[in-house]
Amino acid sequence: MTIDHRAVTIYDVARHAHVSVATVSRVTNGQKVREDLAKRVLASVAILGFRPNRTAQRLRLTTSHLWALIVPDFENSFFTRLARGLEQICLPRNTCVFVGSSDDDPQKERHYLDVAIAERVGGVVIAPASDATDLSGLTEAGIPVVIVDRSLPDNRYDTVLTDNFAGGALAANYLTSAGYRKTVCIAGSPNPTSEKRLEGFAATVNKTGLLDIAKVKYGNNRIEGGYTAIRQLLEEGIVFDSVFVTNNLMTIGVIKALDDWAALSRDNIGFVGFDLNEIPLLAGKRIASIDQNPHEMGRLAGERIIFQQQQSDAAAELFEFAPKLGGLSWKL
Amino acid sequence: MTIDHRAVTIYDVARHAHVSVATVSRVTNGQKVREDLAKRVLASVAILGFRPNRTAQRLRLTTSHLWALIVPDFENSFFTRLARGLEQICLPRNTCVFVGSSDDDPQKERHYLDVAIAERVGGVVIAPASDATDLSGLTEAGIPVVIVDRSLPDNRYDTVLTDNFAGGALAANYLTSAGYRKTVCIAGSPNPTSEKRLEGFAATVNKTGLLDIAKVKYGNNRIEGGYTAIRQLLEEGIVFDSVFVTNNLMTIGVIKALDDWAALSRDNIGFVGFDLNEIPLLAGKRIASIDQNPHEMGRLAGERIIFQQQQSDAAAELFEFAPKLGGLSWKL
DNA sequence: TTGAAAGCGCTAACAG
DNA sequence: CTGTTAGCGCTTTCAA
Repeated sequence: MTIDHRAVTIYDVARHAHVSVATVSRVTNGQKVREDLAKRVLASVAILGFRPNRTAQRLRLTTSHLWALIVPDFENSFFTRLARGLEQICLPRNTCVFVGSSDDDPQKERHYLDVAIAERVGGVVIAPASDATDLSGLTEAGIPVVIVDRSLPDNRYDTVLTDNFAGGALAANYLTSAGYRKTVCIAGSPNPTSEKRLEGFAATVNKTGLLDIAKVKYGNNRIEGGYTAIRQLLEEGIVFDSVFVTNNLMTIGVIKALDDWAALSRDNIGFVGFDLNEIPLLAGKRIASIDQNPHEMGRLAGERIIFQQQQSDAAAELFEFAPKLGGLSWKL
Repeated sequence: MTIDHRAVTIYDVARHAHVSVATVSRVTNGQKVREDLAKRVLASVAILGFRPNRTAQRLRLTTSHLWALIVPDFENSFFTRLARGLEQICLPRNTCVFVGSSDDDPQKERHYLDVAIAERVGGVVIAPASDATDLSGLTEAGIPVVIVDRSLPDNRYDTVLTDNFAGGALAANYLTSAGYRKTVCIAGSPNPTSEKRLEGFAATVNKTGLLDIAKVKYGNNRIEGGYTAIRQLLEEGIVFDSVFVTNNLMTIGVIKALDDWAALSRDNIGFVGFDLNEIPLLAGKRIASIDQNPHEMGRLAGERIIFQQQQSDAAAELFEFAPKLGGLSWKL
């Protein structure tokens, strides 16, 4: 048994309603059409179950209702939250977004970028995997781009960031005023965002002179990254009373590792990480969090895509949000 | 300044390589073409930076490299993990997937389904928001469908599930053998998956006769759902020594609520929920988890989409995974 | 083998 | 205001 799956087209509707395809197109696009004709068209649309084929629309038009979101890790709650913010912009506009997880792998990221270009998406929101991420192909194809979470060296694109330097400073001030004196830092595999956080932290530490940075270690921004990094420090016999971690998942790893390390009680260690408020049950413990607002960042990114669609020669702008200190409720 | 963003087309390549567009098409699609012509085409492709326009391809072909994943909550780690499994199938096939979060709202789900049809996607993987979810539009459009996580009343579609009844039974056995005697259940807003888990739990409880179900309460499958549900039970003065929750995020809410409820120590309560292994730092505490394998489920769903693409009249199959008891490591 | 040309479904000139 | 028609970029018969 073979079923003919050919979908209802604008021609079917035109024939059924005894009008031209142009009229059908006008009606479905909300343009002015004589009352009775519009009625007939609408009726036929309903009867036949016509849905405009977006593929055909996209081929014809310059704008697309499909966007791309490319992030380092779409299992990270920071990015899923950001996706929510983006959705808020997309939903009422009837657009959908395909999401790619680069896993901080430039090649995988390149793949998704190529797909985005091949799909002629209407816009790309991306948290670049590295400084070397090349977005020129998008620009050449006239595709709006917004960078989120991590900036790129040349500020040629709209960028939505948190003030990461300030975030690092916030973290240092927290540890200092909470009475900690010797800290270790776990940073993400080199990327501008992690660097800035580290810089802000170090600058503040230097200024007050009360806190000592025993060591800095790098990890892969995922749970295991934090786990192995702190594990190595412990095995090296480094002594510390607090930990500063530049990302959320690595903080989990750090805490796990300390729970596993019999020689030390986690209760005596101070933790400060980023975006832990998105991690259920973690916020509200003896852990401080430097919180961004990923939902708002996603929203803004979406708005900038729209803006660029309407004004393709707009100058790139940088939007920087202020981070907040949170998650301190438990017996300090 | 206005830039001409017209992308390189197959015609540009044809002209540049002094061949016909058909030849270019054949080369880029790996068909047999005379050696020297192929060389010329490939060179031109590289020089001009030609990338086939997928929109045009899709309009012409019947198959699409864009799929849809529609889930109740794309911030839930169970579904992001499932998305990973799906990605494993899509990546090597050069296909991408747009994801929609229905938020258990039939209308929002309908919207994403309509978008999927309008986009003429190559396949839809969906965890239905309710029994009333209508997938017939997809079938009519000849779009392969795979249902995951929750089944639909009529078994007309490929379905990838965990044996939820067995999962509930596992949970009951755990609580019983851990010595608990009076439990409350927090279930998801009525859906077949939650029901089955509850049924499995109740059936086992009845069989052994050792455990008593004090009350069943329903929540919205998110953190607040669990929080308010257990909160109400506490306020009603229900007494219990353990809690069975049919979903992961609600378990978080339950634990949070108990932490907030001064009159009770969380340490004396036994918890068993689903998929808590995906929740960082939760697994390994005095909490048991009935674990599914969302990654594998996503993979299988993807494979079934491919299968249906190749064999459109294949009979629907049901795939049921066995759940596992996990997360018991901490002082029982 | 290769090329010319039709056509996927839609929108937007253009003509009436 | 409505209809006719070209054409978006691609694949695929069909002829050469």
